[in-house]
Amino acid sequence: MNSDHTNPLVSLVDKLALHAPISLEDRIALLELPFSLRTFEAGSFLLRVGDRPDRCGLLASGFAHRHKFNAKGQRQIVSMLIVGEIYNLQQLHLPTADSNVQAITRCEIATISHEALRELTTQRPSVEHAFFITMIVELSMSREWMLNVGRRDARARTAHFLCEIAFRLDRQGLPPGQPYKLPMTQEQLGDALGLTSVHVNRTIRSLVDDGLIDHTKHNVAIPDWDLLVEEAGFQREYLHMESVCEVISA
Amino acid sequence: MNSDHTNPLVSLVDKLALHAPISLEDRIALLELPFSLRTFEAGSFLLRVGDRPDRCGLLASGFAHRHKFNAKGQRQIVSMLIVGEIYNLQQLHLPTADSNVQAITRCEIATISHEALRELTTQRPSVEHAFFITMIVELSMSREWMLNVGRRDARARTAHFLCEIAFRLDRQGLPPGQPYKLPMTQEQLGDALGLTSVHVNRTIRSLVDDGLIDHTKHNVAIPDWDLLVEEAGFQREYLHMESVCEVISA
DNA sequence: CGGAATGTTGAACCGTTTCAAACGGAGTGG
DNA sequence: CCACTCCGTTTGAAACGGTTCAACATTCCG
Repeated sequence: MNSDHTNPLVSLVDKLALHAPISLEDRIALLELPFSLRTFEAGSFLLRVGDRPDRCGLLASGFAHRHKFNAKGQRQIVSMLIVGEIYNLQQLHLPTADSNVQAITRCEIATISHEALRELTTQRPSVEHAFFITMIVELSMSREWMLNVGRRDARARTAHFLCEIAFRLDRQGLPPGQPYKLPMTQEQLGDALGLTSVHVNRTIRSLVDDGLIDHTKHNVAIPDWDLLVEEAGFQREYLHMESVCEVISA
Repeated sequence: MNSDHTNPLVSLVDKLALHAPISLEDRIALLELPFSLRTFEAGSFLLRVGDRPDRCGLLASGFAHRHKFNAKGQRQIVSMLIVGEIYNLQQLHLPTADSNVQAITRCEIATISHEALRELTTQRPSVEHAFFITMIVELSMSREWMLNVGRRDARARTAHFLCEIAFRLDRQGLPPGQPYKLPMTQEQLGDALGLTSVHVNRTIRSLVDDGLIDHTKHNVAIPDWDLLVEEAGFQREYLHMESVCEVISA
């Protein structure tokens, strides 16, 4: 399903269909969008503060993150980007980017011209609607992220992050808790969690020691999903996955 | 301009026009939306996690905040709501609310039925577009909030919060830095900043002692705007106010 | 006026940071 | 194949920022 030769727009459609009703015609129209593929090396910037791109970028493979810097040059990662996600939809509407997007691993990006997207969304309000909902879900995830950074201690914070990623990755009907690859350095984890890399190290170690996770070589395994969820205080509702079922059953 | 007898929809239109092009017809259509007014006392909830409202709420007067709780019952305020802002637009698209909205002061709320709003946005894509942009700006503010909580020390964090509020309040062309009323307790401030009320107290005190702000009786005055901005590392771009000018000049 | 909520202050405590040093693995060049 | 370097991980010890607890002062509000 994620083979290298698949049209990357398929993953976008899947992602959109997760939250919004997408008709067959919508799907076809989306899949017919013209795009061009480009590869970015790990560490390279997909978008920078102040950029005014004229194309949207769709993550076709790899991991990326969105971040900002404070005045002292310290970084805060504000969201993770996973396959199938568009990372600069908002520049369709507001000219300048307010944050950076950077590749964690090598990333394949399908870029789509704003023009083509505008044409599609004006002709198909349901697609614009779907993009709207995507944005709402992103906002909801941001709120949970704020709670995470502001009001959870290092252990719960780290556990929660790992739960979220696990949950967002396992979307083909697999139960969460499957092992997954998380190609982030401890420094990047620290920047996502508002901690130092040193403390991330100690925290992960303590989670491992307590048997809550396995973590070797950028692989995360979760021996007992419920236990980690408990430690994290993770409540999946903020990801708004359940709305899919409603839409489907409707 | 903010008199008690003004149609509260005027402030909504002003807010929307700040970021998106709103035609005269759009304005008229918006102002003709049927609404009903309701008053909420300070401390009461305008929206709760899990609610499935069938009406949108527009803050016609007062202050409110949006917050979440962690598993231990600690609160994190994730955004501030100011006059003219709609606080549950997203329930138009996703059924259940993911956070609480609570009145800080007594609030007048104009509620508008989802039905009426849906009708308006389907007939007027430019209005839906404007709502979309509102959401994008909110997302941008959330990102800055994450940076604030995650990567700024108590002084800069508090200063930044005060800068943001000052900037968001002074929108009728006044330069920022005008004195303003901020009817929040130190506990609420702490929950917004991810600090304890005790430490908020000490931090505000130190800002006052250093002459960066005046703060008496819930009134905030900023003797030297540039100084506070410097302390906060405040950069206004994330509020996306400058796009107004572009739209206007276009 | 009285009681509750909020603000203020001090002292002890603790979670996280800082600094520093050592270790391991991957990649490179000789 | 080894030596070397670079980068990320691991660990320890000390320092610091923010929390906790507790007591008291002040303001708000009925």
